Amino acid sequence: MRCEEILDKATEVFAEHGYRNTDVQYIADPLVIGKATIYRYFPTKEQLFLAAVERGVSLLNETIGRAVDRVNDPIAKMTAAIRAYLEFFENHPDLVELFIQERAEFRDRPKAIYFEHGCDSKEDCKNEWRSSLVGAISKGRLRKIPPERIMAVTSDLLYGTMFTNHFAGRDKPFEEQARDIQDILFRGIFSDSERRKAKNS
Amino acid sequence: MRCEEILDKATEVFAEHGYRNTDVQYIADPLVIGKATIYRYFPTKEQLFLAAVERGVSLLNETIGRAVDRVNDPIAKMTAAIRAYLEFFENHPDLVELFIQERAEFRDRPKAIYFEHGCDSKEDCKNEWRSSLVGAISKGRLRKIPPERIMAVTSDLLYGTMFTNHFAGRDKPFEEQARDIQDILFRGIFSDSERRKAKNS
Amino acid sequence: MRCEEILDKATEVFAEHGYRNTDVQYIADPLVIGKATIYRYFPTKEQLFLAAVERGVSLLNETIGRAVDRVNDPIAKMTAAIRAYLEFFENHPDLVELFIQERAEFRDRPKAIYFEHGCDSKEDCKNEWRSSLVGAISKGRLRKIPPERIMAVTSDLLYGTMFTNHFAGRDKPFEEQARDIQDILFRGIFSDSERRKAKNS
Amino acid sequence: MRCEEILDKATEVFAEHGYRNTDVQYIADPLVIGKATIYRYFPTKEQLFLAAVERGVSLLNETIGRAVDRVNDPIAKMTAAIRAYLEFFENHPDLVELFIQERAEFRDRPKAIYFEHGCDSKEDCKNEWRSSLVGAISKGRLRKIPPERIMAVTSDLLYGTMFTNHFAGRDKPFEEQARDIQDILFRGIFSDSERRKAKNS
DNA sequence: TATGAATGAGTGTTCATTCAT
DNA sequence: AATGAATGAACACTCATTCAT
Repeated sequence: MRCEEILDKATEVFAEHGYRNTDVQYIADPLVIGKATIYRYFPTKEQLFLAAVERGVSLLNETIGRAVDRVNDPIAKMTAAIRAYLEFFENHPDLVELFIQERAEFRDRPKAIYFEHGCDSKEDCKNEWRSSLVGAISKGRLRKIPPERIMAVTSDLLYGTMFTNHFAGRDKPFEEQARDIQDILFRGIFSDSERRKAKNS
Repeated sequence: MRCEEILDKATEVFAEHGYRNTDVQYIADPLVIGKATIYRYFPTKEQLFLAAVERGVSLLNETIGRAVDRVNDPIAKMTAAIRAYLEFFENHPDLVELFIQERAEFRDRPKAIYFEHGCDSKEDCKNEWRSSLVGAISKGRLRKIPPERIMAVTSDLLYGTMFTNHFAGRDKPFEEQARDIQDILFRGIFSDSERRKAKNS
Repeated sequence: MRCEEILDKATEVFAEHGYRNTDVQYIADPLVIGKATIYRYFPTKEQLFLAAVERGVSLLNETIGRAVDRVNDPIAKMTAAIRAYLEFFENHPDLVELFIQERAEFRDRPKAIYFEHGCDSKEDCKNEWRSSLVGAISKGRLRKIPPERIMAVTSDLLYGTMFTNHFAGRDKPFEEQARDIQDILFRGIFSDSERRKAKNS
Repeated sequence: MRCEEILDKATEVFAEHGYRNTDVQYIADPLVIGKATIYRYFPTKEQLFLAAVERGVSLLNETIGRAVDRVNDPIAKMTAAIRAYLEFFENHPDLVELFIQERAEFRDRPKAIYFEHGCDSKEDCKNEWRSSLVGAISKGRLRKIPPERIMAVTSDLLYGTMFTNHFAGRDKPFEEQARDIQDILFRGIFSDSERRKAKNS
């Protein structure tokens, strides 16, 4: 479909040149269509851009959803999500750029689309994770930590990892990175003895 | 000095309007100087902006340095750094905007100033942390994890937390947030039994 | 007929938005036809517009013609024409707009349609009025003035009145306005004594 | 001064191409200045245009004012005004175009600048003419006609004459045209006998 | 040194017109 | 015949940067 092709190319070109430096013509030319044709599908450059971001976020949600869906074990579920998240952005570096562009240009919007359409803002998505975590805690597999805290720290860690990968030019393969993250996220950095000490304090 | 005043106002105005939407005139006007005067101190708008970012990163480094300097205990040192980092960005939200603007507009630069001038790229800074961590590991206070991994995960977590605070409009006080982060970073989310299981696998 | 409906709507929409601000789509939409359909009847937007103006001028001519046709007395004939003219534009304010739009946009055309198709340019129409006036003069009912002068001044006066009504937002009822005009046009503003003086000079 | 030069050229170019077909560049080029320079003096194309019209109307007012100022005799005063008006527009045909353009493009403005800034809307200007006419009537030089009617009919006649001259491509010298108008306006077209009849009816 | 003034280059958006169906 | 879709050509306005004073 026209619409999808345009969004594909828009994602690519916006990521390459940045929102402000992208003349809509740059998107039209490689598609061999007129600039005005793009304006038939998207009323403004801004809406075209935001549509591209939204589509990216949807794709992210679906990808993680698929990776996690059939997994019942709560820890395996987290593992799967972390891997899927990192893999997704390794495969879609353009989207990282789009996130940045969005925040840079549309400072007035209350929330980034990533947060607005992401799992963070969807009650059912959050509930699923929360109950999964609560189950794991009650089964004695996780420490008694408020599930919200686990979710927030994990989200922040992944978000930060994604951006750092991109901005610092880090290119560790996602599998290894996932393992590093899981190692620390799950077991912490304290030794057993230090941990015992902390528990008692 | 003129130069500092300009950078102050530039930071403020760039953060408010974004790089592209900031007319250099907007910086000159409240300082009651001519636009061309700014060009006497900074040859281009780009360099003015980058100077503002660099100054911000320096300030960050100094702030964290000061917080950490006199602390010898490695774990207390990390705690101090985490708190100082979060407190710094709570006090300097403008800088978060500047980081975003930088990545959005100067996509061609290999590394963000944050990473280029931050501790991540300074060997002595990194060495200090590395030896601190190695010491803690050898004293049995931390698990045997490559110190680079600890440093990377901690950096990413803080970086992600800072951005999320800003973009998702989160406003938890930094002390509480620091405690949450330390809790998980230090002790992990696994229960004792799960942890034991993991160690053996 | 299609053609007439289109001209009706075109007159209305051109008058409302002006020629340049009228998207041909605005005419098609309320008629519930495609924009391209209009182009089947009128080859260009310009020709559509000019056709609408021409139709308006024809209507004006017919209206005045009907008002004047059966009147034989030359002075009553003028009276009838003046009334009919003012009444016509009170009923068709859209047309005044169209006249303006025409002159504004098609500056290169030698003459406005109003003058090209109006009585001023039609020899038989002019001859009719001329002979009517000549008759009145020879019967001693009008002063010995070149009939062309009477026609020109009357035309200009009516033309100016129509525009002023429209542009200055004047809304005197046309009957009253017609009487005012006739009073001065027929009898002049001089008193009898001043008139006598003038005659002798 | 820059401002005046720009208005001069703007008047000329707007009159030649029409408001909509005038690229601001067309005004800048012959002045050998940059387009942006014009925007330093006039914030929008619209305001530039309206400023040109206003200046034209001011010039008209001054010109007529000067022609009429020292004339005390009321009838000579009218004669002078009529001549000055027609002469002015013979010398400034551009302004006629501007009036048309204004009405064509700025349909939403309540009144044309001509009427807003012209004598019609200035109480002192109107009062001066009114008292001049009242004086002439009381001295028995003009018929007992409400001075407003005289003023309205005269204005309309001149306004219509100006437009007709322009739109119909008429090029009678203004002196002759002024005489024709005065002849009819002052003495009417009725013969003495017809006039007497009318008075009695 | 400080700056007001000048401007070239750039871009989002519109719309009359065409054309394939 | 009727039309939805496509588009090239236009144009107002902005702003980083320069330069004469």
